Amino acid sequence: MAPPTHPQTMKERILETADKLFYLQGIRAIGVDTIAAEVGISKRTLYNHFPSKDALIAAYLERRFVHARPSDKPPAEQILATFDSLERRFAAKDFRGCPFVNAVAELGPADRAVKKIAIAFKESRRVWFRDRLSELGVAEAEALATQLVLLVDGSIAQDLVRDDPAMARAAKEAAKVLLRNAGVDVGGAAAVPAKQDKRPPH
Amino acid sequence: MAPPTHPQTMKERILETADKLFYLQGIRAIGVDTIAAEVGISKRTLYNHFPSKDALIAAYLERRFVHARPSDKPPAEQILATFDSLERRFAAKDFRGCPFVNAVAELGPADRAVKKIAIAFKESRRVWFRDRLSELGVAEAEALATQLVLLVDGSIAQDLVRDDPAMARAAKEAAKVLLRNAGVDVGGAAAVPAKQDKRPPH
DNA sequence: TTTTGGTTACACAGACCTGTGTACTTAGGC
DNA sequence: GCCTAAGTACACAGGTCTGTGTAACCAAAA
Repeated sequence: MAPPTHPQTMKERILETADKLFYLQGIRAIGVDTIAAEVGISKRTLYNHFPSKDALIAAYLERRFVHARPSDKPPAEQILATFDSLERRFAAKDFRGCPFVNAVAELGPADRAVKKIAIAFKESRRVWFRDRLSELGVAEAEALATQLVLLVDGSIAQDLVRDDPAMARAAKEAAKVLLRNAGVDVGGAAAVPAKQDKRPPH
Repeated sequence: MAPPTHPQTMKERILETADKLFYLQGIRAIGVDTIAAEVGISKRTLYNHFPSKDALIAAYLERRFVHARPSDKPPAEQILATFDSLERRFAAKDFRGCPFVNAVAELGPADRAVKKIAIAFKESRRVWFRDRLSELGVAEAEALATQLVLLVDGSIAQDLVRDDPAMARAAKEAAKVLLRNAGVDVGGAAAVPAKQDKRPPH
């Protein structure tokens, strides 16, 4: 039973293949037969591990929902590094947008399960930004976190249609301006000198 | 021959229905039978006006590609008004993201025709921003236009999954900061007073 | 050796899809 | 009244999809 040729579990092998095909070609474009064939198993086996294609789709999205690892770098650096990593992913030829946004776009508004996990993912990223900003002592961390998230998703959408990694750099530059405006030192030019953010004792 | 009950041409009636169904429920989710039934015509008639579903999809996207009307309002106002109109569209219950991004996400990277028109649309919007910024005398109009486009697409993507019109307001606030940073007067707080932008004679 | 659990091969039901073929109707232009 | 153009009704070919049913197989455990 222990598969000598494959160290991973069967479920994981299926998911790995489903991930590749769903993400690169689209959920609706890929049938379960295609996935089973690519894994090298029978369709029956696939259905023994996942009760339906919907369940497989859900598992695919859950698996894509990887939480950010904690880092000991300065928060401002972490925030900006997000955009660098984005640019690297854009440059890779196997990047095809945000799997959650794509799933919602493909499956339509009726699919509540998919929408739910997509919302959870987007919110988790916004919260991550917010927490880094709070560490930096930014007053309006909530609002700024939302704005940063817009830049991330905007560059992803733009790269999806234009295949232009420069979108990530543009987003980073915009993020720097927003951070500077909130009083965060992001290197390069000096930070905006308060005016209303560093709040003089009133 | 002149249809007394319908002032529009048959082609336009088909396109109108296709637009509604494709946009709200997805291109892959809607079959030509559904469209014909909704228009109240036979499938044969539909195929007499469009040679294939692909042609209908192309026509649908072309029809969505509406160019911005010229306006005599100040450019800065025009730019910010973009985000107000976005917020209004988010609030409407029949908003479901950007049809071009959705089409690329749904149809996959292989569909060159769809991707081509999506790219053209995105570029046309970037150019529109750039031209307004040039009118304002902004030096780095190209770069700033790209950043504004990121905010637009980011808020659209976010609203698609979260159904939150506040995303448009967040984008507008971020846009104001970026514009102010570029020396554009957008009302409210004073523009960033130089320090590194108005470059003191060095 | 026998049992057992996961797997395979393969057929198939039932649904839906795109696109075509065909014969019939309808209504205006001449 | 007749012709033509457009539309209708409807069947159907040929494909894809999800999901199930069934019998055989194989390897390890008992």
